[in-house]
Amino acid sequence: MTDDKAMTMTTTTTSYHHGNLRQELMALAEKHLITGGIAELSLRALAREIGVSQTAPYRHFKDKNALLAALATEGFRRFFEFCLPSEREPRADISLLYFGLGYVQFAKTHTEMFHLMFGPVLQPRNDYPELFAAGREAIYKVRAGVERGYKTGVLRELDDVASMAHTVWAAVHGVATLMLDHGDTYGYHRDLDLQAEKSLRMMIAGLCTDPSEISKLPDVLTPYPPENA
Amino acid sequence: MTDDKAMTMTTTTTSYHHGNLRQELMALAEKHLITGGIAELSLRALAREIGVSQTAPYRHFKDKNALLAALATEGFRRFFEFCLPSEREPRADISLLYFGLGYVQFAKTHTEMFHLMFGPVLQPRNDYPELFAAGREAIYKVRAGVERGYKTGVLRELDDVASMAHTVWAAVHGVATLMLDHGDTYGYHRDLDLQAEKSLRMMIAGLCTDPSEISKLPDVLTPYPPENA
DNA sequence: CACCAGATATAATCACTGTCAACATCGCAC
DNA sequence: GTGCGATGTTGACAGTGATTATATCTGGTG
Repeated sequence: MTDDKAMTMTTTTTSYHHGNLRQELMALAEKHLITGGIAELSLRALAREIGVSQTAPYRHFKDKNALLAALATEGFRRFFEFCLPSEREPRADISLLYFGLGYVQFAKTHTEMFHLMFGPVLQPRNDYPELFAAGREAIYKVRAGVERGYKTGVLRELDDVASMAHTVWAAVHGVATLMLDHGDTYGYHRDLDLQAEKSLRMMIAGLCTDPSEISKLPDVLTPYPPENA
Repeated sequence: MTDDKAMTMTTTTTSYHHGNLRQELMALAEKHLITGGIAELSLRALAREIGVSQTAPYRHFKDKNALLAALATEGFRRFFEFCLPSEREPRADISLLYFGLGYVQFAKTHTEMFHLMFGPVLQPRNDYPELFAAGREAIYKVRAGVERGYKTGVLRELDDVASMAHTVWAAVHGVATLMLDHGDTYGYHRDLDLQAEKSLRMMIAGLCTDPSEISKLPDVLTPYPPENA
């Protein structure tokens, strides 16, 4: 263990100082988040599994919530990447629909992360500036989409951009959270994915100047863009 | 302490058997829920405060979640009472709007209870049959409203009743949860109550055959009915 | 009236958790 | 080289949910 210090390898050196603990904590925490949910995520368990003392994490995170906040912030980064392609769609109304589909898809494939990012665990947001900023970035993205819709005349100008953006976000957010938190209330008799898509279409079409544009799309939509660039 | 046994009084008798522990637990739990949130609710603290041993609650609730589930079920009862008046509105479209307003108002005034009822804490719902039933009852109420809207021709028949009901619920639920969980993302610069109302109006109007009916209503709506019967 | 079964509460304990204060070790800049 | 700041450790405190075995009370039965 002479000079393998700054190398970003996953092999754990047995030196006193771990050297890469923060990142390893985050990585393992996400793994635990996925498998066991927020509730079952324990700092001590992480430390134990990594092989450091139970208080070592506190050198890198003020407390448990700070770790969760860092995790959620990273989650937003991926979320944006996930939903970004929808912005490439030329029509602003359809772009918003694809954004919604991405949003729902993200919620479904990253359930626990979604709860962490959008749920009431980390509150007030002001306590976590980076997380707060990430949330605001999400708003701005929707606003940009709405603005584009106004300028191109495909969205009905029912209110100012900010209000309309809030409405769009609420619609999308409602579909996603309802699917996660009340999916089993429907008893799995319905195809929730399809239902989510239908609900998104109905609501967004209701805000468009020409709703028929949205019904023109195929019945089951794939993420945008389909595959290639 | 001879014969004050079955009386439903709040005075705590110092007998070995408390006699009314279950109800007192629920009542105190709700108080703690309101003040400290779900996370800070502890069975031991409840027992301590009531003056019984820390394992006494387990005679009445299998575990902590069972208590929370009972609490949430009771919450649904109140929720229905809270939103029921909206059903008296003659026009089905406006009735749905008022339902949404009640929903949001309930979320705002019973924040923690709302999180418990609609959030991801108690899952899967199948584990709590009464809670599950309460959730389904909520669906049925929305469906009834949509059906009425179809029959009276005020709602656009964009899809079958069940799908449309899901869409309406998603819209309303989105507005409510966004307000609770992301209210401070907006930095309190906006009047969230007014914004919620606007969003509800936009979305529900978009599902109506005659959206103008909803814009006819005054700008700031009071719960339905205003006061008298 | 005696008595027992079942409901209810207790005591003692286990296995966890987050967090803090005091101490140990390491590496880098001076 | 040395010392200081960053990093990791030890040990402990206070709190939690939950289980097991035990104690106490109550109401109905003979």
